[in-house]
Amino acid sequence: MRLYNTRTRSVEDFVPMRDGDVRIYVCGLTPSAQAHLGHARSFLFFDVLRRYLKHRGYRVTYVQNVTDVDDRSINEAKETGETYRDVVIRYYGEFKDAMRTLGVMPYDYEPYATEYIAEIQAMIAKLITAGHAYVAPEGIYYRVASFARYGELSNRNVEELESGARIEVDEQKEDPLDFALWKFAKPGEPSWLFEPYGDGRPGWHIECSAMAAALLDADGTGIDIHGGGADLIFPHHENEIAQSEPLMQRPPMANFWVHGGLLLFDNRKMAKSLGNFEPLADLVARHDPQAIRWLFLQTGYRKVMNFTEESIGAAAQGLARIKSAYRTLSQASSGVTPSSVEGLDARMEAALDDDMNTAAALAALYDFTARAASMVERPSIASAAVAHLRYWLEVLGVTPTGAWLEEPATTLPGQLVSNLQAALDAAEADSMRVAIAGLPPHEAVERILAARNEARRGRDWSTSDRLRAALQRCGIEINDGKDGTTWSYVSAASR
RNA sequence: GGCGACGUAGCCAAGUGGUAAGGCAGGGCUCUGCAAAAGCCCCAUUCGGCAGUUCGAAUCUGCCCGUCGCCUCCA
Repeated sequence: MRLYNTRTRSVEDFVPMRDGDVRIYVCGLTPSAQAHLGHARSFLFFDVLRRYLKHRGYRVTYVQNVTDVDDRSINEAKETGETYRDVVIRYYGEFKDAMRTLGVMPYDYEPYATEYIAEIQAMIAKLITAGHAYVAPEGIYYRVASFARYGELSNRNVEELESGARIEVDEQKEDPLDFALWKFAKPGEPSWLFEPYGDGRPGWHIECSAMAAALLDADGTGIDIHGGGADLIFPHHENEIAQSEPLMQRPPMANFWVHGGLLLFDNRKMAKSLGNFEPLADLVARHDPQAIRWLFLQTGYRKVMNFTEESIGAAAQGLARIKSAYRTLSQASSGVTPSSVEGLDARMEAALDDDMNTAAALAALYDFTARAASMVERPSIASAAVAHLRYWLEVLGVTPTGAWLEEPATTLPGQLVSNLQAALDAAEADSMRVAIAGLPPHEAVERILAARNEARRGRDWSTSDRLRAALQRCGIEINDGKDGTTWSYVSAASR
């Protein structure tokens, strides 16, 4: 397959360094605030990448870290009166719940920075010895001038960076570009012993260098893929390279640097500092998680994408078509599974081999399901079709569930009966209001439908339509079919 | 100021030299008491603008316009 490599700024053939094994390190969350959809987009992409690499037959080892001690979580804790650890546990717990709901596979390793203090310190000591770091009054800093290739990943040159007005001048640093590897303890802040330099905590960046090496690159010859959001290219990944590569046997730190495009909201980057986002947990609760995934699959992973509420509705509609075809094919299936279905596998692989072109992959699925109706005639073909469809949906992480085989949602809210009574009031059907009082929601719906069908049999269309309107006001969509009337509940969120 | 991405139908979006995928919305049809759902069909002579290269350009080059990102914390 081919994959875009930020390091070379080109699409290259992806070949694992070790035969059959792919090692991936993705920079995870710094849980200092609620996660948002932008985080989800990034991690959802890497989830699909993992799944596809597995389809391709590789054994994938996936590491996604948690930067659990950092200025941000410490500051948040000061504001809320918690410990930084409380803050991390709370926000990271919410994040993991959302990831699970979105169908992200468990990570092989999920290292916390504070569990790797020893490795971090060992790395800092080596950097000092090698002349890449120095001790200053408030901390230990990385000497950017000591690393000639600084700026290569992000295509920046040091002079331009230094002339930039945005760099804070700090007297204790040799150079404004130098960054903290270790921050000496201040009162009230978490700290760890570090002889002989002084107690303190790690700076941002060093934890990833240390953990990536500890978990995936013990011999210092590099890993296959290092990833994250595009906003991490500079300075985070640039700094990781500067920290890691001077100590390695054989750079580069990562063969492929892979970055996901950022998510915009209102055409501005989704970020806590801009205040323009809805917490991920809320969005996941309000929408079908599979529709959220589908939405991201529609757009190239490297492209900047603008999120709108409408776009997720459109994605849900599209996914509903796939679900419908899946249901149709499943019902027609003979139970035996022939080996292949023309074209689908080849088209999916061609799309995903091409730098994970998920949008083209979805087009292949739509074209394929458009032929479902004609495949229904042949049960064995339908069996193969549904098996292959299911397989590819799983590769994309949109795994068909039992619910796909049922008519749309039948879980009813508890207050439905009183809603119905209010709606019926508007329909001037007093007797019915009394009749459904105290009934469980399902039975209440059935009771009203029975009355409606009686009216229909008597060709009393106005009563029939009034009852239908009352049901619709409460989210009950009905469908008069040849074999009687079916109904489903459409939740307020998706209506 | 430096670096970079993007601009394709009403909306989203694939496509980076060979004559515009796909989705949503919209329209038509089938079904239906009417609807809804579902299925089928239709829906860009044209790719921000202007020049240029080429037998041929959405795709390459130049200039211009617009939007966004990174350069500070950021997925």
